[in-house]
Amino acid sequence: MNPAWLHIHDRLLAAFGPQHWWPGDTPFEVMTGAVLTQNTAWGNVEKAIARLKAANALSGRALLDLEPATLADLIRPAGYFNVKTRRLKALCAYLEQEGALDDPVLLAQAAPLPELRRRLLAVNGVGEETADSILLYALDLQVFVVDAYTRRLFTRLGRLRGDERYSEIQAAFTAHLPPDRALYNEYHALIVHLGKEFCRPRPRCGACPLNAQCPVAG
DNA sequence: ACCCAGGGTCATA
DNA sequence: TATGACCATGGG
Repeated sequence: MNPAWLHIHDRLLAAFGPQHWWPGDTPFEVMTGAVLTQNTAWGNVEKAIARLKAANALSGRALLDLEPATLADLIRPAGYFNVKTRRLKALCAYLEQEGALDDPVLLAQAAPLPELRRRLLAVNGVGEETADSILLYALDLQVFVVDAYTRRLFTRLGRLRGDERYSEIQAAFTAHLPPDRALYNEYHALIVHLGKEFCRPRPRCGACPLNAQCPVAG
């Protein structure tokens, strides 16, 4: 356990406050958002989700029943709409296979966590970040989520080289932090919040709360 | 007119 | 294992 990794969380929490993630009303909305936000600005995802809600299509059954072209049109603002149509339907088909289509939280009982993660990764369009986001934010399971902001920030802070695999970065966090689902939830959300504002590919370290400990800022 | 976003798949070497 | 092409809308 390296206290520095927890201290960074504390700094972010002090600066930004609790994030109350995931921004979504139901586990199914969280899962849908996890797919729609792949390499896509969250604002565009919100538009797509609003359209799904307006069409009363934000449920596993409804989404499975939609024609691909209809679904693609509904999620158009989120980009990659043909790809994401296939991915959303694949995820719903998997939920149905596990008997969790009408109540997605039942997925948590389908298998132990490591096996459940493997099954999610076997679904077309579900990679490591998407799987872990579903596990943590839709199913409340203890999994640390790694994304591009996480890698970029901790590389700039000098805590990563930058060329580590996803699994290596995830292992570093779980090794350096106490095992706490609420902490994992808050930490990832805070990293994304910071990342959107300051830790872009082209650094915007104006009023970044981590400037004191970030070499990039100086 | 650029750059970028809370990735993932597939073909190829 | 590790690159590269591809997917597409919308805000800054």
